[in-house]
Amino acid sequence: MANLAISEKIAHCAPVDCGDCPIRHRAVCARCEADELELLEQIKYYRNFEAGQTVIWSGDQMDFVASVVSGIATLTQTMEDGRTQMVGLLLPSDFVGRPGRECATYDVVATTDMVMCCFRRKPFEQMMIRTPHIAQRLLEMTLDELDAAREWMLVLGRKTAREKIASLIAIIARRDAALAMQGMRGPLVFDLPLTREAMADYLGLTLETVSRQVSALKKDGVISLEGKRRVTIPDMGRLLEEAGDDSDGGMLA
Amino acid sequence: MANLAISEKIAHCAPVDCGDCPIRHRAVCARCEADELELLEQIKYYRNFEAGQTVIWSGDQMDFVASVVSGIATLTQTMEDGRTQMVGLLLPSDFVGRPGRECATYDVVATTDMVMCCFRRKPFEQMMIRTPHIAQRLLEMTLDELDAAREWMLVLGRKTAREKIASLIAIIARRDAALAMQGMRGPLVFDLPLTREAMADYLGLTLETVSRQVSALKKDGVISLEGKRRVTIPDMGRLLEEAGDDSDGGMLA
DNA sequence: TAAACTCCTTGACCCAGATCAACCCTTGGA
DNA sequence: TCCAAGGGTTGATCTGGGTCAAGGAGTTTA
Repeated sequence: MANLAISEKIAHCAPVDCGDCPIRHRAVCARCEADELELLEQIKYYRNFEAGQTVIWSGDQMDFVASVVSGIATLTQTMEDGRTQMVGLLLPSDFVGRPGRECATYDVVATTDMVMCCFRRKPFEQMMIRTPHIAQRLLEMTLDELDAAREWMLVLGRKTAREKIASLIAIIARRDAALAMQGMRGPLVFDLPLTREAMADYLGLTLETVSRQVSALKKDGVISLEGKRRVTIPDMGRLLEEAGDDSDGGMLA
Repeated sequence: MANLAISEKIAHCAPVDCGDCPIRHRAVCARCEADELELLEQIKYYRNFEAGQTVIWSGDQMDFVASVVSGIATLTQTMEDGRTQMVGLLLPSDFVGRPGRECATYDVVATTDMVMCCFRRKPFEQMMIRTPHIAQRLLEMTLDELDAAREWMLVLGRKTAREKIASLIAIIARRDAALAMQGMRGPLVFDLPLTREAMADYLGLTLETVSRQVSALKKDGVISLEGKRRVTIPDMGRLLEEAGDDSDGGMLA
């Protein structure tokens, strides 16, 4: 019985074989050939984190880089006086850390239980030089993140509180839909992986404003809520309108 | 005489030899060896733009990528209703365009006269595959830009108008100082390359607020102005305090 | 079974920054 | 020499979202 529990735990920690990995085709290793994967397999190790746990403190020595295998984490910047701004959301397949950099620049906090696939930094950097497939994929992912960051600058700089909330919900919904690949039609249903406070940190708002605007969107029928976290979106087009990015009628990226 | 004028113009357009290029050691080509540079030289061409000219319209077909050789441009996103947010400032050595992407995602507008070193996209993409030095450098530059974008998210999301202005001036000053490598001591002097409106677009403010806060910083002796554009910073540490990023006492990145 | 948390909601009030509007200064045609 | 246009300043007023404060609802500790 104890053994079973332990083996379950290990199974949870370590997909063991990269071939079975749920993020195999989206993470930094996506482009790797079988032989390259084998090399990576030799230097990888898994780490588990619990919801609420801080994975990395800004300023800390970073002796590893990693991919998020499952769960969600946030990337946060803090000012001396305590003001904070979330600058990224880390989802399965996202990459953490920067090759060539010694110290972490942001706090990384797990918002759900999380599994990360880690590589010691030095060996990984060595491998990057020899394995262009890794660097290629990392460039692609970094360019995507840069686009996302710039998109978010528009949200932070120019959108109203209501538009901000709608934008955040739309982004989470879209990504969720892309992952689950659930049927294109019908209302989307998913759980918000963030507390109201985390949403506020992401949007540059206070948690009170977040709460009010979520209530308002619910009252206006743009979303509906089951409990505090479970969201249903009856009409994605409507939500996108509220977010201020009309254009495409709800395409799933 | 006419010939002279033309040759001057050409000289301005084209450093001709990459060895003489002012951005040789900072642009995408920074890591290239002599032979790689020769290949790049064969596919490069120069383009001039005047202050105010739009270099690229968002949504346009992009059949080239480029490095900024001299001058300054802005990267801007626009919403349907006309709200705009600047998402990047393009300075000498910065890279424009994304390998593998057909269409521009942002408007690029020259704010000063500008020279760009362009490469047709397809040949450049081919070269990237064969020349890891280019991809390596591009990855590095993209990671830097991502950091800058995230830094800016903090500015947009959490700083007050006064802090925003101070942050912008500090960034421009720092970069200017790094370029000019002028003596570390003594007050910094430089020209703001942006109109009040452009500053507002960058900071997510209105131009009136920008004007007021610039005046306030001047009145408080944080900066002094000669005309509308020429700025003197008597004490960089003080400026950084006003920007809300105390920490380092005015280090020039 | 309550006490102590954490997370969330709602109300009352206030203020930083937006909006609207008038005006200044410089530059460059005609 | 004037006038038109682009950039900048400044004042008066309004308002979205922040701040402060009270309380609800669910969940863990004891």
